[in-house]
Amino acid sequence: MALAAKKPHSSAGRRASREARQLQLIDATMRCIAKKGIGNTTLADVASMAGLSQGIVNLHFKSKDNLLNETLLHLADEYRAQFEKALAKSGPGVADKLLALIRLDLKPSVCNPQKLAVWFAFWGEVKSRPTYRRICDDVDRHYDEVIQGLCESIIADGDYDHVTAAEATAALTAMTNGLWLDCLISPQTWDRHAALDAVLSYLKSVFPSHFPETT
Amino acid sequence: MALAAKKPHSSAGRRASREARQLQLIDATMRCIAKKGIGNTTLADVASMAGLSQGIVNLHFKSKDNLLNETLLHLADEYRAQFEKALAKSGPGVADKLLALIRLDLKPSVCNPQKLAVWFAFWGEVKSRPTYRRICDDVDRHYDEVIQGLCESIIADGDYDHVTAAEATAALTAMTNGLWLDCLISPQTWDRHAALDAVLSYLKSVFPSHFPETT
DNA sequence: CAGAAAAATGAATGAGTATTCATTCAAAGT
DNA sequence: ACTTTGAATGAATACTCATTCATTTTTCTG
Repeated sequence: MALAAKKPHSSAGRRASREARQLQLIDATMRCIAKKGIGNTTLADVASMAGLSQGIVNLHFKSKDNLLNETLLHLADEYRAQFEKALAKSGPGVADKLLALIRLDLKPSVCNPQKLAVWFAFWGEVKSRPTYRRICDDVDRHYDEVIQGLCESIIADGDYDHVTAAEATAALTAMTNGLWLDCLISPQTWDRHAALDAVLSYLKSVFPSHFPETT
Repeated sequence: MALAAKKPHSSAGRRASREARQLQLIDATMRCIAKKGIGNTTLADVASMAGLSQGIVNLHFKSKDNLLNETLLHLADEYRAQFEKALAKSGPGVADKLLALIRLDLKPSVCNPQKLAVWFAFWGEVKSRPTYRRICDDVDRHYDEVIQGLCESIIADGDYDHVTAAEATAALTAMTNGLWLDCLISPQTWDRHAALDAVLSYLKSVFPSHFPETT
């Protein structure tokens, strides 16, 4: 009976490091939010999703509010990390970098109904929760700064004069966010390639020499 | 004392028609959702926001779930009505119509933090509530059909061959939805004109002869 | 291995909330 | 004026859920 005893609960075993346990709980929280909505997610749901007991969330996070804050923070950090990684791994050109960031936003690891449901759940409460707004605002601001920097380089480089960097940035960030909504609302009919093509149609049109027809 | 007796409660007086009362409650619901988030809105909040008593919501809507469904339905119907009106009142040209619809999406009556908070609140629960998804899907589908029809006409009319109607439609609908997110998250810095310019920069770029520089 | 420390449990608590319903009240009909 | 009608009230009910904490279990340390 003692041989290779299976852990009674989840894969994490009874004793996990504090950090691992918290990640496990945050992950369970996101799954619950996607499944039941943020308003109907209870601490009992989260604990049960994590395969742990009632009081576990308050033990590790002190309160439900705090758990939700940390969950959003984790989501934002995770996105930020993927963002930096995509930039680092992209080709050297400015257009390469811009394309890499847009591809990232449409990648399954970022753009899937489960994860988007969590983002939208928090966005829906931004107006009533200053903490959520601050976190979302930070992510957005950073995103905008980087994209705008890239657009400025591209515009300077290509002598484009029909569009400003601010306009292109607003259009691009809006487009990716809007495509997320489509993916969330109509996951069955949503088409990842068509979404990318839509953004590319914009890029080819405004920055023709950086994004030639033959993509 | 009897002269022009002020109604004890809200502007609607004690006896209002069933429909008026329901509208009043739906309006109160949207205000509560914007103020406290959908998850923290209680029936007592709604009743108090409407200036009525505890049991009033269940009297008129039978349940909280039903109230929320009807609220989303009302929001969708209201949007649809403004959509048709904008189409009807626009100039005769296809480009006029397209522009009118985009202007509508950025108009204060549609695009303000209060109303957007309500839309996002429901979007955040789309994944867990099939009814919400159905309603949002219907709105989106209709929007897409109309926009795509307009884009097809414009493309045929202008002999554009660098973009398909599907791409342009996806880009445009995504853009307006994405601009809404910016307006919700950063209402202080958000700029209505800049948002419109961003969309126009796209239109001028892909459909140059229909949307000339001098707009 | 004994004892201490840390982690986890899960039953109990109590605050909050949706829902019900007996009663009150204003208007319309007779 | 009297009665009827049904909208509206708000106190009472039943239930859910975040939070607490005494107890148990596991790991660590000397």
